[in-house]
Formats: sequence, C-alpha cells, structure tokens
Amino acid sequence: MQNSEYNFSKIEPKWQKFWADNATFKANDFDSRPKFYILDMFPYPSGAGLHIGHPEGYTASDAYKRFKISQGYNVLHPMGWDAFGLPTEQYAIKTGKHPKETTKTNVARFKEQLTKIGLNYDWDREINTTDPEYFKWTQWIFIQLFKKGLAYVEEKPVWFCPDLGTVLANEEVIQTNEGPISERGNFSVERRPIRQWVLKITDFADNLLAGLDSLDWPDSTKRLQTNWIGRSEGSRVTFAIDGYSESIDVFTTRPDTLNGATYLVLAPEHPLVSKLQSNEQAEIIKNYINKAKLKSDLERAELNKDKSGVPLGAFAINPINQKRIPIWVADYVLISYGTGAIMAVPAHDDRDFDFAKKFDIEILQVIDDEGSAKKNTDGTLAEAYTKEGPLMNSADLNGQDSKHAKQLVIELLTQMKSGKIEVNYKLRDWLFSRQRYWGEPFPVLWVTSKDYEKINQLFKPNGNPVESVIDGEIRLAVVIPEKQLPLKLPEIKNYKPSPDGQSPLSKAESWLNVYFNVSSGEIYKEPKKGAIQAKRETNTMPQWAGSCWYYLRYIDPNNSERIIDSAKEAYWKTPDLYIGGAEHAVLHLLYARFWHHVLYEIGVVSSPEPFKKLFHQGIILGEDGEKMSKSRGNVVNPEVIIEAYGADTLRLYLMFLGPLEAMKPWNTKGIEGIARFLRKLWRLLIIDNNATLNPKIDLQNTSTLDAESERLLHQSIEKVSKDYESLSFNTAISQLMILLNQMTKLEQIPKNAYEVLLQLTAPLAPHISEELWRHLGYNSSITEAPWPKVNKEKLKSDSVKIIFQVNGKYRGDAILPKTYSKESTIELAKNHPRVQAQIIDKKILKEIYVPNKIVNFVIK
RNA sequence: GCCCAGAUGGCGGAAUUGGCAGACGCGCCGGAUUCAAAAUCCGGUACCUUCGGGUGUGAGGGUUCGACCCCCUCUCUGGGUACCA
Repeated sequence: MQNSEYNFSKIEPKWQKFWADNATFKANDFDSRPKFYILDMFPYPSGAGLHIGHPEGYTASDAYKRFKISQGYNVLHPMGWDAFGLPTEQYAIKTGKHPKETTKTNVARFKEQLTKIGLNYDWDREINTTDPEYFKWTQWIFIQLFKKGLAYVEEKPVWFCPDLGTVLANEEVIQTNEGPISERGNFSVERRPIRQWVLKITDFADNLLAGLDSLDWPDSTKRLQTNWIGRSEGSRVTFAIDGYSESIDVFTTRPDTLNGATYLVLAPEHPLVSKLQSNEQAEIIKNYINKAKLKSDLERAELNKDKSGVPLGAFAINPINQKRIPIWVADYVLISYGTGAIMAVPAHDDRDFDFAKKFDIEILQVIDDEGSAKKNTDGTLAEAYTKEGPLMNSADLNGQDSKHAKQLVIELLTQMKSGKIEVNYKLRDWLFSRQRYWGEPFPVLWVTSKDYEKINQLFKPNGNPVESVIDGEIRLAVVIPEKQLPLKLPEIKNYKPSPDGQSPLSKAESWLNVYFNVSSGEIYKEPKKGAIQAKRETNTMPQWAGSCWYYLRYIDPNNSERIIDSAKEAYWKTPDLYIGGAEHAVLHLLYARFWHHVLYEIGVVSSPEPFKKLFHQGIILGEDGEKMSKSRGNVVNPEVIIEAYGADTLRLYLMFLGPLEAMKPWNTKGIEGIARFLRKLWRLLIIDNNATLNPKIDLQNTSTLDAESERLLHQSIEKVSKDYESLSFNTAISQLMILLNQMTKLEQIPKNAYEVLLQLTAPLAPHISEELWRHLGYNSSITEAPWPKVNKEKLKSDSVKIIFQVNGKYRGDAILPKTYSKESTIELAKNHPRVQAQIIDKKILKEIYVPNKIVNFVIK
C-alpha cells in the first residue's frame, strides 16, 4: 500500500459498528427537539438479495436523515420487511422448506447488505409483516373493517389452471391465439368463479379524491390516482320495456343526447338478458354469452376491438320521446361499471358509432356540430361527434346548449320518475383474498344461519350479515374475538393449493373445524356446551394488507395491548417524507390511504392522510440502458462495487448519476471520478500512513480565507443545504467537488473551513467523514455537530458581471461596481472592442438595459 | 387510442421570474512525475472556420431586444392505462 492511502475497507466496518454500538440513529419518543419522520418503502426480502435499485432510494433517505439530525431534528427513520408473498411460497412448494425459515434467512442477508452500505436504522423498531405480533394487528384492522360493514364476500372469476391445480394471477397468464395459457408449463387456463373477500374502498371514493388536494405529491401521481378513482357525474335513466313489467336502468354522462338513443345494450352478464330474449334468438344468445364468459374484462378490450353483439328481440321505450328502440346484448358493455347497461347514442359516442355501423342501426344526430364534424359526401356523420354543442332533433330542447340541456333532461326525468342525477366511479371494490398459504389468515369463522342468530352481536358486522356458500351450504361470517389474535397459520405439509382452487389451508382439517362459544367467542377443538360448530376461513390476505399500515407500527412497534399508543401517535404523527418507487403510485398508496381514512374514522390516528410528502426515486438501468434483469445479464451487484470502491463511493456515485427521480443508466467507468474525489478529500487532511496531518491545515484557526474562497465556502453551504433539502444530491455533489478543488489550491486552510467541507460531505459519505472528523480530534459522531450556517454577509459582493449583447448575442462582459450608473454602463459597453466591431457603421435602434444583468444593443 | 414524463457534446448530466448553453464528472488528447506501472498533478476538449467570425439544446413555426426555458404543430423514447358509457 502507498502512502496516505484512504483505506475504506478498514474504515467502513469500524464506523458501522460505532453507529450500532452508540445507537447514533435511535429515535426518541417525546424528545423535545422537533420530530421528523422519514419513511422508505420497505423491501420484500427476496432470495436474490439486494440489487442496485434498493440502495438508491435508501441512500437518499439515509443522507437526508443525517442531514436532518445535524439540523437538530429528532429523526425517526425505521426499516422493516414486507415478507409475505408468492416467491417464498413457491420456494416452499419446490423445496418443502417452511416459508418462515426462508424469510429468516433472507432478512438476515438483507440486513447485512444494508449495513454494509452504511444504511443504519433504529433496529429496535424493526418490523416484519409475517411476525404474528405484527399481523395480529393487520388482522385487528380487518376485524374493524368487518364490523364497520366494509368487508363482504363474493364469487369472482379468477384464472384457474386445472393441470397445475392452482389459481393464477393475471400476470401468470399468457394470451395466445389459441386462448389463454399458463406461464408455467403452457397449460390451458380458464376463468373460474371463486369465493373472495372484497373491501368496500368505493365507499371512500370521494374522501380519497378530496384528500389528494392537501398532499405534497408529484402531480403525475395525484393525477394517476384521480384517474384511477375515475369519478364521473351523469344520470341514471330508466327505460320501460315494451310488453314486460321490468325496466332497464342505464348510466350516462350525456343525458343531453337522450333523444339520439337509437338502441340499448345489456352486458352479457346482465340479469335481464335471459328474461328478454325471444325464442328464435335463444340459441344464438346462449352461444354468445358462453363465448363472452371465457374472456376477462381485459381480454374483451384487447382481443375484441371489433364489436360483436346479438339483438335480443325485445324493445325499450325512450322516456323522453316514447320512441321504441331495440335492445341488444354486446360484450363491449361491462357488467362491472354503472348498471351494466347503456343507452347507445351512435351519433355522439365512438363505440356506439362503430357498433351501429357494423349492424346497420340508425344514427341520429342530436348535437349540432356547426360544421366541425367529419362528414361523408351524403352529409351523414363519418365518425361520432363527441363534443358538446347546441341540441337538434330534440323537440323542445332544440337550440339549448349541452350543459344546460343536461340539467333540463335530469329535471324532466326526475319529475317523471324515470331517472335522476348519479355519480359513478371507475374504482372497484378491492379484491382482498388469495388462495394461498403464505399470508395473514382471516380471523373469520363460518357458521350456519340457524347458529348465527345465537351469536353475540360483538362478532357480527353492523348492517347486513356476510353470507356465502361454503361446501355447498349457505353460511354466515363472524369474526373471532380480538383477544384471540394473532390467528396463526397452521403447520401443513404441502403448500400447494387444492385441486379445486381452494387455499392450501382448506386441507388443514384440525385447524379448520372448531367449536365457537356463541357469547364469549372462545374457540374449542371439541364440542362443548354453548358452543356451535364453525369452519375457519381458508383464504389468506394479499401482500398489500401488511404494507397498508406498517408506517404506524414503527411508531410503537412492541405494543402488545394496542395497535399504537395515542400519545406516541400524537408525537410522531405520520411520515414527513415518504420515498419509494412510482410503481406503487396507485395500488399501495391508494389502499394505504383507504385504511388510514378508516383508522381516522375510528379514532386510531389523528389525521386522515398518511403520507403528506411523497417522492419517487427513479430506476437505475443497466449499462446497456435496458432494465436490469438476470436474463439480460446486466445486473449490477452493490456488494461487488463496495468491495472494489467502498460504500461511501457507491453512495456518492448512486446520487451523482443524475436526478434522484430520473431513470438513469449505470456506468461503472464513471465511478472513478467519485473515488478520486474521496481520495482527494482524505489526502487534504492526512498525508501519510502514520496519520500525519497536512501542515496546510491551520489547526489553530489563525489564518483566514481569501475573499473569493470565503465566498465560495458560504455559497457551498447555501447550495448544498438547499439541494439536500430538495433531494437534489447530484448538484450538491458537484458543488462539493468545486469547493474541494478550490481548497486543494490554497496554501493555508483554516481548520474551520475544512470542517465545513467535511460536514457538508458527511450525509452522503458518512464513513470517511466520521474518520476524518475523528482525526481532527472529535470523539462524537459528526452528525451530532450542528449543521454549518451561511453567513449572508460573506455572500455579498460589491461588483457584478454585466453581459454585453448585440442583437441578443453575447459579445463581451465587464465586472462593474453594483452602483455603476446606467449611462456609464451603456457607454462602457459601446466601447468594448467586440461590441464596437459589431455596431460600427450600424444604426442602434434600441438600447436594452437590465440593471446588474445585461446591456443589449438592437442594430439593423 | 387516451393520460403522463422526457429528448442538451463521445457519455452521465448542469443551467428557471426568459439574459454568457454545456457547471460537475466520465472518456479522450497533450504534458509532468516514474526504470516501469498504478496513483497523483498541470493544460486542452460542442461543431465549423478563411481565426474576423459563423452554427448549435429532437424537427418546424410563433411570441420577444433576447428562448434549452413561454405558445402552436409534429417526430421519437420511456412509463401508466385501456370499450368506464
């Protein structure tokens, strides 16, 4: 080894141990300093270990944490494990190894890797979603949702593969020309209705929409959630059916076009389809519906852009003009949105237009396009005119504008009791169960309707009972007493789902069948007096469940009595900054907000929104500019980088690659620049391997910096602080480089100045900074030293650079006193040789003068 | 199709109330040090040029004394979403 070598492999483990031993980053409940809660999206501890994407966001939050601590905040920055999930379960199916064991191994490895990067957390607050002491409270929240009537059960079609004997997620199914097949094994798969738990997130649609306004989130993410919730205002219109007592309700956002409705469409699943079909059509309709059944909503959209449908042979009566119009069944109408039926106005809706063209149905224009629509040579519409405008062909309403006509039509319909104003949402209720082993069991028992009546109201929902068919008979759901939580997973031998698509838990007979005391809720293995026979729910919760509320548990991780202590909740509140990938922009962030709104309503938390400020870190691509993946062979392993360059270099370089929020390619070559920066920082203080301090560093602080260096120092404090605050680490680092380069040129550096440089560098490169700080004679962590302050006086300058332009082009400049007059400045500009060369023999049309900035001559 | 984000040297990127385009770093070129290498240090590096200057921030137009920045149209790239009535 050479002289004065910066030996990161020796330094880094030493300081990692120091931080752990001294609990440097412990968050103190009720501390008098202002609190700051920084949250990272916690990882799924996969068997593959960390990839380079993890340290990116985590380094940013770690640096921000150290910065905030130095600024005097009591910082909470915890970490945990989102450890339920499919890969672990599949590993168990393959190897027979219990998911619990796999999780333990993986967590240990992740923890070790994080530590090596210098990511230090308050591990006393570590949580793990698979820990019964944690999921006890996930189950507790479910019980509250159940009791509030926000949970229900429904048969929902999901992908099922008979050959594999398992339910498949959407992404495990591949669409081919021959139909859908399984990703594993290429077996054919089918849609099969399976009993599912569903949460009524739609009850909170308006709250979730309104809550967005108050959040400091990226606009694009807010917009994504807004679109996902998809609120649309319109009206419900009731059509009578000619010759039947039933009627058909439709939802429309364009009641102004009601006179242009020339047919009605029912979704294939609509209950009236079977009643309304005429005999001669029955066979055709049956075939059509069967075909539609095999497709998911998604597929219908993708594979069936070409419209299809069958007329039912029945007719509806338009309430506004008594016109008799045909009723069709077509799969471009979805049962899951609105009423599952629409009024078709082909002149003013693209889909209806396509359909009407194909089946030669009347197209009646009722909105005047005023010459702006595309027309055929015969004057008919060549495509639907979907804009608003004055009405035509609409009797009394002719000439009214769409906006006003909408109101008039709704009023009219309301009077006639044939419709009303209505709001619809794209948002669907949340499918909240999986037929898997490795998830939270539902704290639910199924009982017969006869026994249900005897059961204490405590275990039942407010409102309607939850009902389902279990093993061929109707059963009702009750929850188990909170005292019995956590309800743990039973030990089983085979983690495979049963052949009928039920969860593996359905095979755990002794766990499954129990006796339930109707008043106390106690559960027995054997029949007892006062106890009825009951069957446990065999579904488990989805991975979202545990991640929906984990940020709350960090505040009070070991509380066995309550989900969270109110006083602690009042102190820490919700995260002040949440950093995580944009891939969770909708689902995770919406589900968590939903639960938080519910917890707010029942008084568990003191504010309705969980994440005030949100930041998405970007993705790091491989060196080839493609997404990192094993199959591409472009994966960068952080451990390899740490071995070669050290953790500080990795951290700095990750932040230096580009803006935190951007998607950016990794480039191993570029890391040299950062490595040089750190070596230079080291050598400026330590000149040999005996740790001799550089005599240029004035330890007595008797010297002063020259004015220019002094200004740069304070500019750097200002710039770096501002950049850290906004997580613009890339530009902060470039400023640190400029400052270090300047200091390197000096003959004498006051110790104070070097210390400022170290402190500014410390959040991003903590190990080397701590080590050098120690060499300067300090015994405590550098994060405990107060953050450097800007001296605004030092930033001031009496003179300023004025730019000289001719016709907006730079021709020269001059450093002038700020007090220099307009006239003198212009005079000086005119005399500048390069300016003069331009303006000589030319006429100056205009002289632009912006004080302290520019002079611009406009010439011809 | 719709919604969103983006396009700047060989590369990553910087520059915002509209005022020097290319900070900082990589790479490359030249030099110093060295027996040699590593490491280190110094200088150069958008393009063209007749060395006066000219041209340049995806393309075209516009507003302005002045546009990477604001407006319109288009191309391409990435992400999200998908018959939502």
